[in-house]
Amino acid sequence: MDVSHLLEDLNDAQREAVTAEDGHVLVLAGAGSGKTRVLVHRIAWLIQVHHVSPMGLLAVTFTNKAAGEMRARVGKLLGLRPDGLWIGTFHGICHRILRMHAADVGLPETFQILDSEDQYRLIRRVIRDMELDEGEYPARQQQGFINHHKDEGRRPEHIEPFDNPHALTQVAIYRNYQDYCERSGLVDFAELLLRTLELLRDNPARQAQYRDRFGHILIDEFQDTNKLQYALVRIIAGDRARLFVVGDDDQSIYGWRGARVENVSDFARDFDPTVIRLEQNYRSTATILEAANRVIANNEERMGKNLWTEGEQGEPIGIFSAFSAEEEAEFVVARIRDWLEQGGAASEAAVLYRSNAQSRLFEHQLLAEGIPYRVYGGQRFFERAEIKDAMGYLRLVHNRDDDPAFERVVNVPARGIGERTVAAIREHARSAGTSLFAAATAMRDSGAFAARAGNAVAQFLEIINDLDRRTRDASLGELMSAVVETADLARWYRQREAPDRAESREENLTELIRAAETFDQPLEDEQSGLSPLASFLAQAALEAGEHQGEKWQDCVQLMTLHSAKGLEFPLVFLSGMEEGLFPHQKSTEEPGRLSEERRLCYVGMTRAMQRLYLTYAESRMLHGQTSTTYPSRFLDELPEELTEQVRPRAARYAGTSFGGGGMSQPGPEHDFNLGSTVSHERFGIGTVVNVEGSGPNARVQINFETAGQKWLVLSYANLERLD
DNA sequence: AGGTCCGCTATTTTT
DNA sequence: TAGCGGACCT
Repeated sequence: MDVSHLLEDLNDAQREAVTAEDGHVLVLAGAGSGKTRVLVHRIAWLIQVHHVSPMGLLAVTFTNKAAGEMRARVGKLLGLRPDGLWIGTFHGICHRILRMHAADVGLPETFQILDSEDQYRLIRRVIRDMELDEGEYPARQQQGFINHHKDEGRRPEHIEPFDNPHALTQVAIYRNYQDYCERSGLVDFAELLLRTLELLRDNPARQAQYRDRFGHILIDEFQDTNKLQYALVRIIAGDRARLFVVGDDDQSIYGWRGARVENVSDFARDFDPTVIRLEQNYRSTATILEAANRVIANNEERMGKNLWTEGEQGEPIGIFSAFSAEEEAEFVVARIRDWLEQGGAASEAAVLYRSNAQSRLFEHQLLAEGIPYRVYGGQRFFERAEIKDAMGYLRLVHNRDDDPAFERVVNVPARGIGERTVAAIREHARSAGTSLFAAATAMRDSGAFAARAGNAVAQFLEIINDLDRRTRDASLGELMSAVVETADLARWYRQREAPDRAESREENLTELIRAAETFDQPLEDEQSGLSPLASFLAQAALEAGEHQGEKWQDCVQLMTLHSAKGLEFPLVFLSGMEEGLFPHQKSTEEPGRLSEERRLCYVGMTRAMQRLYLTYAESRMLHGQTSTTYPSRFLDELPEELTEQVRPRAARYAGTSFGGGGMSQPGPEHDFNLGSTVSHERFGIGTVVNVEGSGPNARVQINFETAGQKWLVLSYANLERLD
């Protein structure tokens, strides 16, 4: 078989990684060095050259998106869908294992995955049931406590006994929460991994089964793995599997949520792998890479890596100092406008920032200029309140014992089941040792409710039972549609929320029905005997999904530095380069956290392909208060010869101290009026529909015959008047 | 039971 | 400045 296509486009280091014989491999893959490529080709190489069965391969990624991409690329390279190949996130893979061996780990077949919100609510419930002071034990904090310990593989009994009563109570909350989950068949995200770890550790048959199966384990983004994930890798691998680990210690930016960069060096120590560095970069100009290298060089304890390129030097990195955050946004948007006028696409431009709150000013400015944009992050589809409400009904239809679902929807829409009534149901459930639904049913049957509450509860129970009865043989789409209609959520939102808000919720519910109708059950789920409904519920929890509207329009991309990881854009702005904001105040005290901020800066810079700007403001409103800010220390770490002050400080002071030069004088009036017909080199012929400003800032909006409506700055656009 | 108002807090996010 | 949660009022 001809396998040259697996190697021909690879550089030496990439090829070495793809073809490595024997032993383990650690690929230190710099930004833009083609690591996904290496992983994909490695998988194809193993299958086609070493004739490894796809069944014997396990590939682990960090996000579902990455998993999907890798699956698609492997399929494309092999020219077929590799059946039996496991590609997924740690959570997805563990979920699959637990579904197959639910009985082995003491879980019911119908176990339900708790997403973070479900978990939060349940923990709050537990704290209230324990009659603790919620000020002293905030549910958020307890959630952090529990997840932190689980991520380190610790059960309540593994936590060192403290003489500190506060810590003891925290452990008690953890234990009670866990007991609740056990009784109700609920599994949170960390539990998926921990439970799987325990299964493979304590059950010799299962351990042997998976160790025999997976001869090769490939892991992406290893610098983002936590302690539990590393332990899991070691358990599955045993001493037979060959590990192929890809990571970049310089791009570790999730330490704050338990990721251990040290896993990379630990792996090098524990498994003695062949270490291969991918340092040739195919993304950025030499200028950008040199600057990024210089910044990251200020970190200690690196494994060491220097990105280089065969490409051109490129333009200097623009540094802009704005008076205010507003002016910063104006500058950025003006540069984006230039980009567009020079023929660039909006989607090629990305504005990156440290915290989400910063997006507002950019949005405002882009909106004012009529440039389309898209803000990343924010609420994901399956996390929206209306979706979770509808899914709550669905979950109860699937499994009456799903208490979090019961709590969520028992009085949504309001049907007169108040806190007192629910408390009575909880109490009954606790003493009888049943679920809330069962307790409510028993109380209805024994007439334990007052008349009004009783009717309301009976009505609710009937809605669920009736939905189940009516839809036994229905498709998932029909069931979903019946749920949305019967629960009548749309009316509820319309009645108590702003019309546009309600409308958007309604649209989302319609979208949810469509998602159910078009749901394509994964083959493996079907094989492990899951119903489509169970699959759908699991997927909703496991992949909350982008599902955001206006998918692939040509939009300027606004996102945090964190969400930019893995992406690339020709034109990039790193905004808010200010002490206290970036590096963030909370990260400046400890050196370890500062290093992570610096890595974040490195990640941000290396997103840029052609043009990079770093901008900051000298004053900014934060938490409703305007304060003076100072340039980020990271700016000082850039080599001066690679940067260019876009508007040097001196010029600004000159402008004011000399009483303003000609700059602020109104320029000569232009002769473009509303209705003028004009011609543009690239956009063709159009009509002026709007005129704004004067002098060098004058802008006109033109309705082009073919290119649509655009705002153009006259001093750049080079318009010709035709009439 | 349910709606309104006030006060507190305030990175980063995937599963 | 804005969003969320709890206390308070109807």
